[in-house]
Amino acid sequence: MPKVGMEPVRRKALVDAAMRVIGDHGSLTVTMSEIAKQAGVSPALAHHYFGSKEQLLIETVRSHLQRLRDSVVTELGAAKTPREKLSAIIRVSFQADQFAPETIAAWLAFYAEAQRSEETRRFLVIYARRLRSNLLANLKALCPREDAERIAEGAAAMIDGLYIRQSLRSAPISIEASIALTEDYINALLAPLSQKAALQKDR
Amino acid sequence: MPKVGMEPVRRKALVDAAMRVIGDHGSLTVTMSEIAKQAGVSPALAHHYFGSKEQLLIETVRSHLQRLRDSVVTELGAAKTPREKLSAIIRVSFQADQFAPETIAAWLAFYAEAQRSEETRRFLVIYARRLRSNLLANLKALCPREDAERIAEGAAAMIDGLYIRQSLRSAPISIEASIALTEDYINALLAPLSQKAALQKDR
DNA sequence: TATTTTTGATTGACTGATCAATCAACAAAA
DNA sequence: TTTTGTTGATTGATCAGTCAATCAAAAATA
Repeated sequence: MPKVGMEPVRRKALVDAAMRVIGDHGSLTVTMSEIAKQAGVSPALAHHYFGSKEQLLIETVRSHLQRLRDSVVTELGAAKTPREKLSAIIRVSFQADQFAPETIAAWLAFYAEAQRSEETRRFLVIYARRLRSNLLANLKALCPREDAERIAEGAAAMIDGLYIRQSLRSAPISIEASIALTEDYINALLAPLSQKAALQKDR
Repeated sequence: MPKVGMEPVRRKALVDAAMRVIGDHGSLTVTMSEIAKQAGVSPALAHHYFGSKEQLLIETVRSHLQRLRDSVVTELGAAKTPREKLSAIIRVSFQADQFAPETIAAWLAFYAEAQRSEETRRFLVIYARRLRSNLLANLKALCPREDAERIAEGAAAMIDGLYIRQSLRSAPISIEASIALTEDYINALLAPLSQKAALQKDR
């Protein structure tokens, strides 16, 4: 029942299918056939709309990061103080759907792919920068710039590290525990600084 | 010039070659031909000694983790106090050869592979557990068990996270900065605990 | 010591399977 | 009749894995 205006529908179906298949498979060595089958179309159609497998995968990363970004924007809007915004960023990073094993597996596969695909790498770099700069902007409201930079770097690393450790599925850490570990890190590094600031004021 | 007793020599050459090729390529989708060529033998010989590509890759992970383990044992032996031992563990994790882009790329590829290969996953789980338990053992000498567990988890995540962020090669962090971030984390989380312990003693 | 036999090392050539990509053809809507 | 959506069939390339054959050292035998 071919109708007109199917292109956006098919593109979305294929990108979503790719995400699912990659997540299940835990790797980018999935076939166009598998993806197309999951999307309910023929492999030829996938090529028709995306031109190549590589391009489909790139669009898949892009869409995934876009969704993540939307979540962050929403949550940041709801948060009032800088400290609340920091918590919002952390919360989104460990959102249930983000932290699901298949999502983590896909995430990891994309990181590996970034070693070869310049375009995939570019998207991940943008994500990494955004995470860092979101953290940094709010930390700067709470402590001196240099400290903020250090803490942002550390927090970003901790978030990514909790992901990669999760991917092994030995001793899985709960969402709450992951959030707690990251919050602890920020609190522990901010504590002595605000103490110092208070002393400074007292003088 | 075929001589007897070549087996161990060839096995080592192939495993080393695999590590190099994977690192350069940034992915496990390397051909047996490439690996064999790098090792200076025919592809058929690689199959002769390892039976399959999968097995060669598994041996490669194994050998890599073995080397890392040896470094840790050596450094731990040289360190005296628990705090020094913690620093030794961190130092080894960011050793120059471990932190080289190709090594990190290979590392990442193995993590991705672990999603599919149960045996690869097993090795990485062993590594993760070892890192955690090395940290934990020494932290327990410095703070209560529950705190030690939290801190060990966080430090391990931070180390792995610094690796994965390094893999993107945007804003690379130096070895020293990586060590400093991890040390800072441990210091910041231990500080309030030893303070509390001191107060406890005073009472 | 001279010879034959066995054994381990090694490869070139081949096979079979997989898969991305192409294309010609058809169906329905405009 | 043109345009858009769709697919089955096919192609060409890539690769893991196999195999039979070769070669030289070592061991056994004469």
